Amino acid sequence: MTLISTPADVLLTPRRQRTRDRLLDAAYEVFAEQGVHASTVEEVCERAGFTRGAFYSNFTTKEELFAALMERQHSLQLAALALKVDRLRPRLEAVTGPIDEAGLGDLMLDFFTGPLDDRTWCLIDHEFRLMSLRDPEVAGAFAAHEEAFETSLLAIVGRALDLAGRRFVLPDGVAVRLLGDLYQDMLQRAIRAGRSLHEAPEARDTMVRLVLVLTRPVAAPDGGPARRTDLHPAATDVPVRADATC
Amino acid sequence: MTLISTPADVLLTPRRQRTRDRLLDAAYEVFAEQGVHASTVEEVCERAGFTRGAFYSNFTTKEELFAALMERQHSLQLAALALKVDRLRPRLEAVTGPIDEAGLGDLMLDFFTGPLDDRTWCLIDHEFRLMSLRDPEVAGAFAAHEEAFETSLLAIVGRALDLAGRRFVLPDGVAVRLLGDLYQDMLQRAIRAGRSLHEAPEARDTMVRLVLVLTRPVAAPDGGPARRTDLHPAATDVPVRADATC
DNA sequence: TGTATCCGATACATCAACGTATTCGATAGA
DNA sequence: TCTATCGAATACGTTGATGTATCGGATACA
Repeated sequence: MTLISTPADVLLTPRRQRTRDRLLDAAYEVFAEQGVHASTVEEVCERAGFTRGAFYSNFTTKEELFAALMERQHSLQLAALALKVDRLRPRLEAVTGPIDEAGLGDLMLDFFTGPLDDRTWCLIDHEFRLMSLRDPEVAGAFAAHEEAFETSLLAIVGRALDLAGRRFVLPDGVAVRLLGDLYQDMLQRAIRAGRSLHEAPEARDTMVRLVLVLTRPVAAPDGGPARRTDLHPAATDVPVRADATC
Repeated sequence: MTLISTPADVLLTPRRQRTRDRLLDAAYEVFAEQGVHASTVEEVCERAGFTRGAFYSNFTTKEELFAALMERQHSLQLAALALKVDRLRPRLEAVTGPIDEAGLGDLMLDFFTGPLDDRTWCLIDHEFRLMSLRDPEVAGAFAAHEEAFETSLLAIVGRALDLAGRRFVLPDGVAVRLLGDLYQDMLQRAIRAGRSLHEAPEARDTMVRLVLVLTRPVAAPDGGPARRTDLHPAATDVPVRADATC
């Protein structure tokens, strides 16, 4: 499978761009519902409101469509994560109270939650992972995105932990992976059970407990007890630590 | 998809049983290589040394073949795990020295390692998980096996930990899941990198570190230090860290 | 308003996998 | 040894997805 992208989505007439986008939207749904292999070009086109003619004048194969789709979704995911960081920064920097564990759990779940519907994304991502186990080229694309995502994630998780006065007791990469693995695990269980992960309050608790187990309080520079920060503005006034973890 | 098994593999003439087995063996390979959907009944038969006629007189659909395959593999997996328990019991009960961390890591990796080739099994299992996210019936079969496996695993891991004088700091089910998730994660990375997980020494170390983080020493009943057991009879007497967790 | 170009629709030829109906051969039992 | 039955092979019809070659209409520009 070729996962090399078309040079850019630029240089396309608006009409063409719109057609491509609608095909990608449809592919996102159809691929998630039926799996890439079981999906047919015809059904994607139908869903998008086109015939196969439109498809073949925009893509050459179903695999190329899938590659374009993954690139788009990965970009969206990274953009969404960056947006979270921006939105979170003032909140993180403003608060000074003790850490609120429920808030930390929500935060962690939020970090791993994608910009789109969880279930749909999980299905597509799972299939992408599967392909990456068979095809070295896909493995490369997978690893590239995984690394980009992990880097971004590490930055924001690190900042949150820092403000919470905690530090990972395992290498950062390993710890973040474990959190991600737990998220995936819980998400898949929820999907199998036909529920949404965010309806399950125990998911947040489990996430918090893992965060606590994977971290330890950072000793304050003056030798006193570690400072604690609240992620919820309504807390007490114990000050925030200033140094960065990770 | 129907995952209800044929009542039993009993009541089959030896000839029939043999062709079924050969078809299942072939399916195991072909499905892993190409994915279930991309695989064709013809190719499975070819690989097994039969024509499609043999297939259709033993199975009705490719899905039924897959269901039978998963049942067989799950049985093998559970049997292999039980065998490990039996093999390990005398070793676990005989030793009294301090726990050897490297041995613990090997043990944990061994627990999660299936009876067959890691890579092949990982591919099949991954696809089975994917199906379980779409089809409630598959989800049921998946959950059933997962529960059986987790129960067996918990028993043996619990015993090993007990002899090591340690106890999970999270609910057992969650802790075992985390270990499994980490194993899966590392295995998939190894496959993508084209290596075997067991060539990677850091995998063992990472596993040990997670075990240590997820557990704490159990205080001995008499108030003395926790009982320490060595899983390697020939190991040294270097004591174990007692303060691994948060 | 006329015309050229772009892009999606249509129609068709091809192919691969499927499932069934039937045949053929081997094996077991009389 | 003969025969009946079981199980795999063979052959054929059907279906559905694919890709291409061509057509038609909308849009932009003179």
